[in-house]
Amino acid sequence: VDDDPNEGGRLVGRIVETEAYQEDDPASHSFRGPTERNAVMFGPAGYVYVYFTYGMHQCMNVVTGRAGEGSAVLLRAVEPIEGLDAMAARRGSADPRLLCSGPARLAQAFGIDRGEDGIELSETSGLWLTQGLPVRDHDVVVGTRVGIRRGIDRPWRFRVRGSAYVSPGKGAAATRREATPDRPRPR
DNA sequence: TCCCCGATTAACT
DNA sequence: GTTAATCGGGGAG
Repeated sequence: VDDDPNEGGRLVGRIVETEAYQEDDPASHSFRGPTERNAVMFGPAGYVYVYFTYGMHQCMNVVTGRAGEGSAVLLRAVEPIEGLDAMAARRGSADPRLLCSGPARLAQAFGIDRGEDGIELSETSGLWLTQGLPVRDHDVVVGTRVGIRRGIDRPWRFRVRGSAYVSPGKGAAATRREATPDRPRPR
């Protein structure tokens, strides 16, 4: 990363919320076929698709399908594990819950922008995934996606039950509430 | 070329 | 709960 307040140190986070997008999906950037922007989505799995939106935000996806397929997983929230100071410097906030709890937030915290679009996930590239703490199926909360206007019915949003680091979109409060089932549900 | 709007966030009331 | 910020993508003409 060019601008590196961590001076070469590692940034580590645990993915706690994702959304899936595929070609046959009106909400997906790949829905209308390949373009210059979404080209990476149509490449092989294991690469990073970064897009720019709302005139100011970057969001990071992991390409998942075969070459030519146009599918990816949006990283919506991460629990910061290592390099919190560097993340805070980029984010302009010290609250750990505000560092990576949202797709644009985590991209900013990790210093990821369109410059990282198309890189491969590997230790060589400096950006990679490893297996982390196991999450039981029971602790994966499945819901509908947020922030989109089409294809809203598809239950393709996945988050870790009870995590305090999920994004503030619809259902975030509910996810946190799942951690404390004692409290009665407000109506 | 024009024009609308978005896989969002933060700062408001 | 509402809305400004801010600009590139891509469909329409």
